[in-house]
Amino acid sequence: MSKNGQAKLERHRLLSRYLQGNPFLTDEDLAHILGVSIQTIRLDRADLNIPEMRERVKKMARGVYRHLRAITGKEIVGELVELEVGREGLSILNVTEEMTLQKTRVLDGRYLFAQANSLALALIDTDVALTGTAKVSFKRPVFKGEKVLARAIITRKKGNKYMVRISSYVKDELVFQGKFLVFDLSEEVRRLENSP
Amino acid sequence: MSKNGQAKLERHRLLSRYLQGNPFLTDEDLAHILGVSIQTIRLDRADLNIPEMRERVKKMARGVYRHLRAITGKEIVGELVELEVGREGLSILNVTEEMTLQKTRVLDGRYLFAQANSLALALIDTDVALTGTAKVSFKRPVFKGEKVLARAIITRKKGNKYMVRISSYVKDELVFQGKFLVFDLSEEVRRLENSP
DNA sequence: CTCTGCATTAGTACCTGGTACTAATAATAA
DNA sequence: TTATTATTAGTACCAGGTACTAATGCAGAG
Repeated sequence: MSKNGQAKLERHRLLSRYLQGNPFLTDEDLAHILGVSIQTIRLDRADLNIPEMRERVKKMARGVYRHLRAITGKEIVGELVELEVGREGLSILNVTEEMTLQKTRVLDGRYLFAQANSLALALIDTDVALTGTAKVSFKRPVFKGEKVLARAIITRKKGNKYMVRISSYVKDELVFQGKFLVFDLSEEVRRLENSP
Repeated sequence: MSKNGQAKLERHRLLSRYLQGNPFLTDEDLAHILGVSIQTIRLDRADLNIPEMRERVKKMARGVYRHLRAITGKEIVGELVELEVGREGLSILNVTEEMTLQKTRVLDGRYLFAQANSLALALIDTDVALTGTAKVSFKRPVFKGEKVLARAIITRKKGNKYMVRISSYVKDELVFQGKFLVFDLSEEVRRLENSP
C-alpha cells in the first residue's frame, strides 16, 4: 500500500491544486494531465468530495450573481418602508459586502444615488417618471453593515415637474444629500401612443 | 403576422428579462414560465443569440474569475476606450434591453450616472478616490441599441480635490452632463493604515 | 374561401460531462 | 502465494442541451 498509496495521495494533492488553479477542467482534461484513466479521476474526486465541473462552475457563478444583482438586477434600490405618494417617502438600504468598493471597503456611491433616485421616482404618482437633473452630495463614506435611511420630500411642484429633496442618514449622521428634478411623462407617453 | 409577431416580440422581451433576473433558468423552466413549448424557447434563444444555460453560467463564473485575478478590480460601467490619467478619458456604454426601465423602455438614469462616475474616478491617478458631490443633468432619454459616449475632462485641481466635467453623447446629441467633485484619499488611507 | 407564409409544436438523432454501479485487471504487502 | 488495495474498463442512465426534419396552427392577402 505504501508505494501505491503514496502515488494516490500525491495525485490527490495535484488534483486539488490543478482544480484550484482552473476549476473549469473536466475529468477528461484531468485524466490527460495526470496520466491516469478517467475512472481514477472520478474516484479521486469522490474521495476528495469535489463536485463535477458543472457544479463547481455554477457555485462560482452564484457568487457573482449576488454581486451583479445588487446593482443592476433591481430597478429599485433599497427597501421602501414608508410612502405617501406625492408628499414623502422613506427607504432603507442595508449595506452588504457586494456593494462596497474592493479597495476602500466603502459603499459605492452609485448605490446612494440609486437609492435616492429610486425613492424620488417612487414618490411621483404616475406610471412614467424620469429624472431630469440631480445635484447630489456625498457627505461621508458608508461602510458594510451600516443601514442607510433615505428620506425624500417633494418640495415643489410645477406642472409635470417635481422637485424632490433627499437626505440619507446612517443613524443620525447625514451621509448623502440630493435634489432631484423629476418629470412626470405620463401625458407625453399617452399622446405618443394615441398617434402612432 | 401582426398579432402573432407581436406576441413573439413580447415573449422575447420577457425572456431576456427573466434570464437577466435569473440566468440559471433552463429551457424547461422558461417553457413553463412563459407557457410555450421548449422548442419555442430554443428558437427564441437562437433569435436573441442567447447561449444555453451551462454556457451562460460558465461565462459568469469566468467573470468572477477575472474579477478575482484582476489587478485593478475596478467596478466600471461602460468600456474605457481612452484614458489619459489626470487629464481626460473616454468611455462607451452599449445600451442593452436589460438596462432599460420596463415601463418606459428608456435607459435607467443610474447607468448614465454610473458610467460618468466610473470614468471620473478612473481619471484620478490614485488607488483610492471617492466622489464628494455631483451635479448631473439628464438631457434626453436614451434607448436600447444606442451607444453612449462619455467624455470626461479634469477642469480644476486643488490639493486632493479634482473637478471633473463629463458630457455624454449619443452620436452628436448630448444626453447627459455632469460635474463631479472627486477626492483623492490615498493620503488619508495611508495615514490611517500607519496608525492602527 | 382558399392559399401563402410565418409561428409553433413534435420528434428524432446526437453530444458533453457527468453519476452509479459491476467487474476485471494490475500492483503491492503480508 | 494470497489477500488487499488501486486502477481501469465497461455499461446503463441522466440533464441540458444542439441540429435537424416534419407536422400543425393561424392570420392576412388575394
